[in-house]
Amino acid sequence: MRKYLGALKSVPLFDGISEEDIQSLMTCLMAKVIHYEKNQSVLMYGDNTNHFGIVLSGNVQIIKEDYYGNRCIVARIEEGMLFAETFAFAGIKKLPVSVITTTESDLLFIDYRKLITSCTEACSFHSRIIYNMLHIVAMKNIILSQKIEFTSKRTTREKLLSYLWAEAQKAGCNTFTIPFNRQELADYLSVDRSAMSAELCKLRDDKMIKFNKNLFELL
Amino acid sequence: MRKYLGALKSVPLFDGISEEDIQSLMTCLMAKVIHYEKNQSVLMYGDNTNHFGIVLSGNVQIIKEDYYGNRCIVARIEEGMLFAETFAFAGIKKLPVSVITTTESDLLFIDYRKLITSCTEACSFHSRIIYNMLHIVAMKNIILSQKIEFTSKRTTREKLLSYLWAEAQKAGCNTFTIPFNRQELADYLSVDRSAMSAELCKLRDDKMIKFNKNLFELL
DNA sequence: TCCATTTGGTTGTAAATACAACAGACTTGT
DNA sequence: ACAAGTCTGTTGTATTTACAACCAAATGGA
Repeated sequence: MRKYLGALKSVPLFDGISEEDIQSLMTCLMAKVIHYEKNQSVLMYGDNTNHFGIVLSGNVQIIKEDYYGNRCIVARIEEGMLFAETFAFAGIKKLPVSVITTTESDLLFIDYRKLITSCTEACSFHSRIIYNMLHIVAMKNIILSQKIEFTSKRTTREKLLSYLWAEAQKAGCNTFTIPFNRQELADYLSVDRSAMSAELCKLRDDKMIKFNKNLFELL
Repeated sequence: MRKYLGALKSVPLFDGISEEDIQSLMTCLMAKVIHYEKNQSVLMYGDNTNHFGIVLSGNVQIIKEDYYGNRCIVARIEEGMLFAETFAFAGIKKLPVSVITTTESDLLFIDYRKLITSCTEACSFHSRIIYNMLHIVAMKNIILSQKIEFTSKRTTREKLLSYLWAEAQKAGCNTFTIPFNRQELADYLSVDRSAMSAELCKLRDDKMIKFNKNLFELL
C-alpha cells in the first residue's frame, strides 16, 4: 500500500487526513488495490457489489447501454475520483452501468459498509472521511441540479444565457472563461453544436455577450 | 419534542432507529423544532446557515430566481423529507434558493456538523443516521441522473421511450403505472404537453405502446 | 515550413417543437 | 343534477432545431 501513498494523499476522499493516518485507514477499511490493463472490464452491468472504487492512476469510463442496446459513455473518471459510490450508498444492488479502464490503471476498492460503521478504535479520521464522502456526494448533486436547470430551458438561447449567467456568478465577475470547447458545451447543454454556435453569434450581434474562444463577457 | 415522535418515526433519516433512541438523538443533535404559518419565509436566498431541515408536518417549497428575476419552484418538500441538506454538506455557504412554507408547518432543524461528528457517547444509532443520510443524498443523485438521461435525448419521442422503458424496468413488467399526469410528465421531461400528448398517440398508432390514463404498456 | 487535424462559424433544408386555441371526457362540489 | 373546473387529445402555424455539408482559422507535429 505504501507505494500508493503519493496518489492517496491527493484523493479528495482523504482530504484533511495525514499520511500516517491514511495508512491505518487503509487497514481499517480493508481497502485493496487492483492493477488493470487498458480496456479491461472493472465492473459489469448487473454486477452485485458492495464496493466503490477510487482511481489511483489511469482512467476509467462509466458505460451505459440504452434501450436500443447502444453503448454510451456516461462519464470519464480521472485520477483521484470515485466511481460506483452512488450506487453503493443508494443501496442499488444490481449495477445499472459498466466500468472499464481506458488506460492501464490502479484502482482502490472499499466496501461501503466499512465506511459507515466506526472501527473499533473509533479513529478520529473515520468521521473525517465520512464528512468527505457526504461532501463529495452532495457536490455531485449540486452539479447535476445545475445541469438540469440549464438543459430544462426550452430554447438554445435560454440554455446558453442561464449557463453563462451561472458561470459569471461562479467567477464573481462578468468576464470569465468556460471549461468547455464548443462541442463539449453543446454536449453539456444537449443541443446541436452548429445551432449553438449560430445562437452565440446572434447573442453577440444583439450585444448581450462578447466572446473570444473560451473567454466570455456578459453585457 | 415528545409530541413530534409520531412524525419523527416516519422520517427516512431516522429509519432503523427506535423511538427512545430518536429521543436521545434529538438531544445529541441539538435539534430544534420551529412552527411556521402558511407562506412564511423559512430560509432566504443568500442566507448563511449550517442547518438543514426536515418537514415534520405541512409542506415547503424550494424557490429559485432565474437571471430575469422570475421566481420558479424547484421542488416541493413533503412530510418526512429533508431540505437544504445538499447545500449544507456540499459546503455551499450562501443558499442559492429560498424556502417558504405553503401550509402551516412544523420544521425540524439540525446542524450538519453535529451529524458528522460522533457524540461523546459514540451512540450506535449515530452511525445509522449517517448511513441513512448518505443513502438519501445518493438516492437524490440517482434520481437526478435519471432525469438527465431522459431530458438529454433530442426528440420528444426518444425522451418518452427512454422514460417509459426505465419505468418498465423499475416495475419489472411491461405494464406499469406512472406517477404523473400528462402535464406533470411534460414538465418532468421538459417538453410541451400538447406536443407530448400527440407523440404518445403516434407511438400508440405505431404499435409501440398502449396506454389508458396512467397505465402504460410497452409492446 | 508544410501537412494533417482540430476547432469554430455559416448556410440551407427538412424535421421537430412550442404555442395557442378548442373540444370532449371526466371530476368535484353544491 | 348541474355548473365549474380539470384533464387529455387534436389541430394549425410560426418558430426553433437538427443535420449535413462546407469553409476558414488555429493548432500541432514531423
